[in-house]
Amino acid sequence: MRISELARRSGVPVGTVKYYLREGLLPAGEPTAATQAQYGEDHVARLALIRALLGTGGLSISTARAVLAAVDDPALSPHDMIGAAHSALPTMAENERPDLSTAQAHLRRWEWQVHEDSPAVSSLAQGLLALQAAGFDTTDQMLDRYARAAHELGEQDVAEVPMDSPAEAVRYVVIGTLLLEPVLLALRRLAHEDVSARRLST
Amino acid sequence: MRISELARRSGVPVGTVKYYLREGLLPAGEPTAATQAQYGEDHVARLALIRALLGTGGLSISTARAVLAAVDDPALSPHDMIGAAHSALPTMAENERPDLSTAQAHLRRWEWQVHEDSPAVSSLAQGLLALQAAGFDTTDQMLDRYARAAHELGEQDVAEVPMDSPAEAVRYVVIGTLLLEPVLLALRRLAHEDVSARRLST
DNA sequence: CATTATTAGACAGCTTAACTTTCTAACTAC
DNA sequence: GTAGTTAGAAAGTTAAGCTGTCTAATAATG
Repeated sequence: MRISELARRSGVPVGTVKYYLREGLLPAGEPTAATQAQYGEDHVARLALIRALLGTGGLSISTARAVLAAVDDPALSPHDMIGAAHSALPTMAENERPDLSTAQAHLRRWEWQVHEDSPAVSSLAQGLLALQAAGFDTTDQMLDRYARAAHELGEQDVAEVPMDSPAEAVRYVVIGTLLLEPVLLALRRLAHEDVSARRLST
Repeated sequence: MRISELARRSGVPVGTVKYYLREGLLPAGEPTAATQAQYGEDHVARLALIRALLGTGGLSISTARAVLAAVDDPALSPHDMIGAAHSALPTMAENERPDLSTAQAHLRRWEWQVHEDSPAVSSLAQGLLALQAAGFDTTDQMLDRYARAAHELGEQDVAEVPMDSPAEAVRYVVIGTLLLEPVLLALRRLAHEDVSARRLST
């Protein structure tokens, strides 16, 4: 199909499709002449993924480019894949250098085997710092609850990664990690509502 | 203190402090003359909260204004407070009107008592839609896991809300809901890392 | 074959958000 | 009295994510 049909099928304006091509998010079509190219079903699917990452996933263009590059990359070992996927994932601005010691102390307490300089450690540190700055006291007990819940989810998540195809595994990890996040947050808010409603009615 | 000291103490540039005053995020100081005003410790604390909401919380100025208005509001019943806090919380763009039926079916399955038109239902629906659009099949079993984890967290969260002071309760709910979200996501990613590392080493 | 529509690629322009700078008239501190 | 500070308003800045315009080439149609 040509670009106008691709745009129609995907619901993305032609100008925006061209923009994604320029930005390297969408692979170029098969050129048939100097001013013509053919696009396929994979382009339609890729556009849906791009919109999901940019919209629901909340990624910037440059982060999405990195994530998609990881998805496209035929990766190495399963563990390396998860690492590569995670390091392509968005985190906070790098110029921020929060104090990692508190976060690392918690991780040691839980005996989690993670790299000390993993980007998620910085995210955790920054999150804890923001809570503190906002005057919200976090007890170890509360963080332990969150860590336990997160670890249970993570265990099942990893168990469900399809290990047969490396490419499929990376795709699963990247999309599952990123796009399940808004779902988890929405569920937590709905759970708050439910618990609060039950307390009121009893 | 005067504005330059407030700026120094909070680490926020004077121009930005003025901007937050203009935008109604920071209450005005006590005016001592036509071109002079006094600020106090509460202004320093408020600035820290504003930066946490805008930075780590990822809120826009206008959403932060709504959230802070909820924090300032001496609210009603505990349940209403949680509702008010949640409706002030950021969600997706309102112009999007995703199909809520799938999300509502899940909520009925879990027998959660939530408003059908709660903003979090739209977020959930949109999240599920994004997963589907990205070609990630979500099983009921997987969503049940996430729902159970979210509900356990939510139960404990609500139990810890200080019910003595309404103002303090709203503040706790708003900040706790918003600023624990990045912490939860960071923990989930670290759990992925840990689980993956353990699988590799055994 | 002639006419009309479409396209790739380059580039400039637009819109919004979050600041940041500049300005003026008033103050304050020494 | 003189140098520095401030409130408030308004204009300017920067970055992200598109969106519109243009040109030469190609395709579709009668």
